[in-house]
Amino acid sequence: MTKTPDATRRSDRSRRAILDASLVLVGEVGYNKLTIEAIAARAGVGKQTIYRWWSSKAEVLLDASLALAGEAGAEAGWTGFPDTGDLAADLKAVLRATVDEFADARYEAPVRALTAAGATDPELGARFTQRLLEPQLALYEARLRSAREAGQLPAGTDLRLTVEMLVGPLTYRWLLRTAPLTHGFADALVDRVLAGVGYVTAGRPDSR
Amino acid sequence: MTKTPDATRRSDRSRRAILDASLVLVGEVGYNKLTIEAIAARAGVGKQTIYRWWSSKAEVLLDASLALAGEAGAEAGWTGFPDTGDLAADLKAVLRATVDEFADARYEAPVRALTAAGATDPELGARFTQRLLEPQLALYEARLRSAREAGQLPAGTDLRLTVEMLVGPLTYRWLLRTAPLTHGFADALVDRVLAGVGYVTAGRPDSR
Amino acid sequence: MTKTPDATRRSDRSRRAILDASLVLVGEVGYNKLTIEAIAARAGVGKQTIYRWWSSKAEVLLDASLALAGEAGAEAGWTGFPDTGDLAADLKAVLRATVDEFADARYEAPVRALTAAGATDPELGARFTQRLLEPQLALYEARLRSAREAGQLPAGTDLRLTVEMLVGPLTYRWLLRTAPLTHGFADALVDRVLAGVGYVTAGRPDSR
Amino acid sequence: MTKTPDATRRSDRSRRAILDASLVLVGEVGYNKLTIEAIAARAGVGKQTIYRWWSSKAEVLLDASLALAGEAGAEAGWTGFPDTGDLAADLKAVLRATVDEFADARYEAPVRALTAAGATDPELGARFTQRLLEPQLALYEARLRSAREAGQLPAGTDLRLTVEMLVGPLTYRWLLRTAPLTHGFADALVDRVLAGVGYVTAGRPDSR
DNA sequence: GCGTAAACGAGACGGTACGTCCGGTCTTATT
DNA sequence: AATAAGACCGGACGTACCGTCTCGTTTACGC
Repeated sequence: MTKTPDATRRSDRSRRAILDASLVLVGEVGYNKLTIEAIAARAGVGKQTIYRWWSSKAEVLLDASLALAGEAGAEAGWTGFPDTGDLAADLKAVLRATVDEFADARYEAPVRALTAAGATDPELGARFTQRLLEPQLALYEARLRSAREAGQLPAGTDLRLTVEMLVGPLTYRWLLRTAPLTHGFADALVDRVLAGVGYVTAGRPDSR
Repeated sequence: MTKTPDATRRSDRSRRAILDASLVLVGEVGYNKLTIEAIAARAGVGKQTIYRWWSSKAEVLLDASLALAGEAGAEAGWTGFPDTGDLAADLKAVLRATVDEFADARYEAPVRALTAAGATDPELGARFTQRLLEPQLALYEARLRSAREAGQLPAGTDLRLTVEMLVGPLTYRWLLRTAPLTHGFADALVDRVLAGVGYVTAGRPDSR
Repeated sequence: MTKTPDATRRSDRSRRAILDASLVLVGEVGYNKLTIEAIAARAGVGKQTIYRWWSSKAEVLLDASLALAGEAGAEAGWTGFPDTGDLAADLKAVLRATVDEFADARYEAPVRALTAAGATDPELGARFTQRLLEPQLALYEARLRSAREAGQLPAGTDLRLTVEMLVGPLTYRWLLRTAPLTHGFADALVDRVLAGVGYVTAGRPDSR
Repeated sequence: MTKTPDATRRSDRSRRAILDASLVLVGEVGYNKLTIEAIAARAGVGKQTIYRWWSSKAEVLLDASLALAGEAGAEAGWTGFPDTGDLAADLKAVLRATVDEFADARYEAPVRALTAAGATDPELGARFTQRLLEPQLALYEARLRSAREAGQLPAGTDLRLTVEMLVGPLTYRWLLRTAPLTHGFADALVDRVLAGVGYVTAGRPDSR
């Protein structure tokens, strides 16, 4: 029987300090050289306090990233996926923002680290996907569904496939650094994907 | 001054033993628990023999994967990217083969490990991309170029973008395990991408 | 200012449970592996309740041993050092009893632990000596004084030295395990010590 | 199967550094606060190098004390137990020297620590007794045997008992600090013990 | 007999050291 | 000169306890 700690007694001060320290450190030294000892030292916390609530540095970083994403969304006044009626424009806006986010060192290090660690550790990967990735993919899917219901996409469009055609190449370039990530790349990608999927602009047939 | 060892005196027996051991072990215990000590012990080799010729376990695994890819290509009678004239069919064949490869445990472990490690370590990532990834992407690009020259693709088609639209979503699903990798997924992907890019079947206009 | 707890409100139930638990545990795992946490757990007591009343596990054990010695004396109907008029017989009886006590596992573990801890920690040693040891030595000394006053020992006999000549070798064997502790050893020791000190049997000159 | 290290490859430099550091540290902070980590740090050595060759800090200290005893004996020009023919004088000389040794801080700390640790840990105690203590007791016993053969002690004298009557009270006072250790104490002890054992001065009857 | 302050059980916390594992370097003897 | 073997220094691992510090919950006095 593993004794489970009492979450109601948890020190929020320590929790925040740990998450903050892990984000700072992963940026400073990188994921591979990130150690629990260093996090504990930087956070002014005993190691056991980390081990009590997380099972590995990856889990710490996952929570830290979630908190970061939450804060970031809030401070950016993020109110959900844009829906101006112009699907192409909306997707481009979001993908451009994603490109920018990927270029922001604050997000870069932890998210890249988690993606890599999740690729290697299936269990962690599942948690990463479920908690950080899927919620975002769901937003794309919802926007596409709305477009499909508005008749801008063929009724039979595979929404999931479409989402991954948008997100996949972007992530691929970012993760593997095969080529520079630019707004132009995002725009071109959206155009090609929508063309491939049979996108029809707002009520009028595609006259392009 | 770092003394560079004399490569002509290198023990090929040890080299092979190390590469083999690293592949076996990465399959058995995973990349994170793979240690140089264990590789040396399994290969019946001194640790220094590994450090003399490689700088990290990732480099060992990269060489091992290259050797593996070479052997595999040879034994499969791989003679280059297929070019039957039917671009869609050729791409589907290759992507289906890639799906199968990703499902093969022998390749799975080392390639996944290298991809993850490369994502985290830019220098390693560059070597990984250059030596293992780019050569494959170049084959795709060549096949697309041949189609473009045959008039099956518009003259202005961005070949690189097209390649990444094919490979990106596939890799994305594999790496992040967001959904099962199937032949059907490969086929649908090829269809959408070619549609988006303005593919015209063998000289005749697209009558779809 | 260290706030001193109110002894009148002390829970006797907890106090006994702690002392009992410490004796049980020191017998089970030995002094070195005895921990305050384990005592608290075994006693069903908060750690703070131990720290409130004692400053270290040694102090707990010292109190526990004192309580044990008190109970043991009471239940053995111990009414003080025997004085039959025959000094040699009285000393042999007491030393034999001490040999038996040293062989009793109940006393063995805590007393040995305290002796060792006291040897290493002067402050604890002083308390141990004063509270547990000296009272016993005083009994020996009193008995010898009574013999000296009865003319059985020369007037100038150094009582303290004599006591330590009796108790020293016994403790030495017990503590260092250089040889087995037997009743015969106790008897021979008493005979040699009394001979060395010029013991005269009951008023008559020594006719040995 | 515990892999046993190859003693022929052992670094003597590290070995000495560890023993020296342990002696210095036990003097500085005492046995209870002596840690393997501190020894390693002070000796400029990896912890593993200590664990490779010793199983505990007590074992390190035992080896250190043996080395110290060896050096000390050598530098003091110690050529064995004195045998001037006058047993009482010889014993007094040795016991006085022991009193001085017990007062010397260099020996005090490690030997006291080992005695205490050995009292608590039977296995360690056996090694301590066998390697450090017994050899010294054997010297006493040999000197007494020589006296017995010279007719200065009764034929039936229990040599072992006699040795422990000499060493026991001395050790008792030192370890438990019941009274100050002085040369006078040593002299008186020798006198009483020899009297009790029937010592006869060199050919002449005891006319004291 | 009721309110309140202290002792209490529980256990989270910042720390220290444990004993182990492995990284990367160095040494020795072998091939 | 490269190798198998493995000792070495260093440092992070995850665990066990330390002694302190809240938390509610009894408990027993003083009003």
